[in-house]
Amino acid sequence: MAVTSPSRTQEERSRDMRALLIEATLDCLQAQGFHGASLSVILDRAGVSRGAWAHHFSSKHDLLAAAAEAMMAEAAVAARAVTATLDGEEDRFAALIEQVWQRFYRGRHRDVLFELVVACRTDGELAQRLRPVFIELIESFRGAWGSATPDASGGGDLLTLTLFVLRGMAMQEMLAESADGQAALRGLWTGISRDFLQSRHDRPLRQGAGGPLLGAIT
Amino acid sequence: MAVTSPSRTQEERSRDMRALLIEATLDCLQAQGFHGASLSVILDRAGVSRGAWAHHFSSKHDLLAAAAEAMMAEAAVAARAVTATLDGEEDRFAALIEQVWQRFYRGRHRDVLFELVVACRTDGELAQRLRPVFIELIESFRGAWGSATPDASGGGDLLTLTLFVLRGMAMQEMLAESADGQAALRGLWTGISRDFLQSRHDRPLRQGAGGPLLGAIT
DNA sequence: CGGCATACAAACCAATCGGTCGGTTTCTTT
DNA sequence: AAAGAAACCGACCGATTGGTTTGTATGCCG
Repeated sequence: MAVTSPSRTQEERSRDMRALLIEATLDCLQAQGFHGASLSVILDRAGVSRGAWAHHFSSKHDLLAAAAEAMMAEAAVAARAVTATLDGEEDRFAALIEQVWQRFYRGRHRDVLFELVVACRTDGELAQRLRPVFIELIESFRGAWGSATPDASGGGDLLTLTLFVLRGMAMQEMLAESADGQAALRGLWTGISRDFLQSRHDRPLRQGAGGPLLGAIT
Repeated sequence: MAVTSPSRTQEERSRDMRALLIEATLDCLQAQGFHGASLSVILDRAGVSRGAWAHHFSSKHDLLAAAAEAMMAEAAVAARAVTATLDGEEDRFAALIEQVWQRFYRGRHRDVLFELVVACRTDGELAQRLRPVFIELIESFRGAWGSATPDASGGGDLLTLTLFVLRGMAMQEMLAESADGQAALRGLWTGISRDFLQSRHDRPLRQGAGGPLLGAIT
């Protein structure tokens, strides 16, 4: 018999353990919130010891930040994939909004995202570390939006407004889930924004909306 | 000389102490966030002892809930006062949105509100206790909205959408304050929504927006 | 095979958490 | 004035926090 072949490489073990801890962290953030996601709870859920965590992360803060980065990075990938799914849709505009809603403003991603945003407000260090991934996700949205609304002009602001609406809608659902999941209001918004895009060519808007606009974050 | 007259009545002292603790709690929620607002920090800011807190509140949870209720109740009063300030405004619609933004989606109220909403997600007890005050504030908004958009039909959904936009906008500002405080995008939204209200009489919306709509919360 | 670094476990630690308790001051009541 | 209740203080408590350390098993490499 040959030398005992390692069942799993060290690199594999390391990678898997990190992923396991990160996943448990995200689950805890959803289930218990930021203040309830203590190290003990996270490790208990992951089913590993304190030493495992200490070996792979320098602090609890580090674990949280890594988990946040992982979730956001994965989200950015998914956001870029959305564009492809729009092919064949008769109403690319409505389909895009619906997809973004379903994937990014519901479930664990939404729950954890809100925890993170609120945490970032009082934790400059975390905010600074997460800024790149926030921006990356938004840029991915912008790309998908551009492919769904071919006419170049003015779409940027409308995307920002759309994300505002989805966020406010998500906040609403967090407090009290509605029966239809706010589908009716999303339909209303889709109609309003499309009408606006349509009529925008002909007549100017009553109230000026000039001025520099900064990109939305998440 | 008469018997030593008390400088302050017991009822006064009690009321003031409660208010002092509540105020300190709200300040801490803004400055340190939910997870950072420990009892020690709050009491230190208020400048009172642990015993004072214990005498007036049954638990930390109780203090937090009381502080939240106080802030929301005060906000509801302010929301009802907004209607009056609209008199004399040439553009009541835009003025209302601006007032709501300035008073309820900026500063301490916004910061604490987001902390509370996120906390409520994982704290059913708190959520249940705060639900009435959330609803009360929204109802106050609805009253003001009705007075700014006299034509009865359909305004309700548009108010909800407007609150969604303001929330999403507030979330944006929490992460990264913009130079103009999102004034341009508010202007854009004001124009879009007014156009929609205007054109709503003539032609129907492309995509149906029927179905029962639940009232927005906060 | 053997020396070694990595991966992980579990006991341990000081600090802080929310909460309690005996004691003192301040108002109220008779 | 005296007795009693309410307001308030500050020391104290057990539980839990994030973090460390010591020990062991396992994959890596000469």
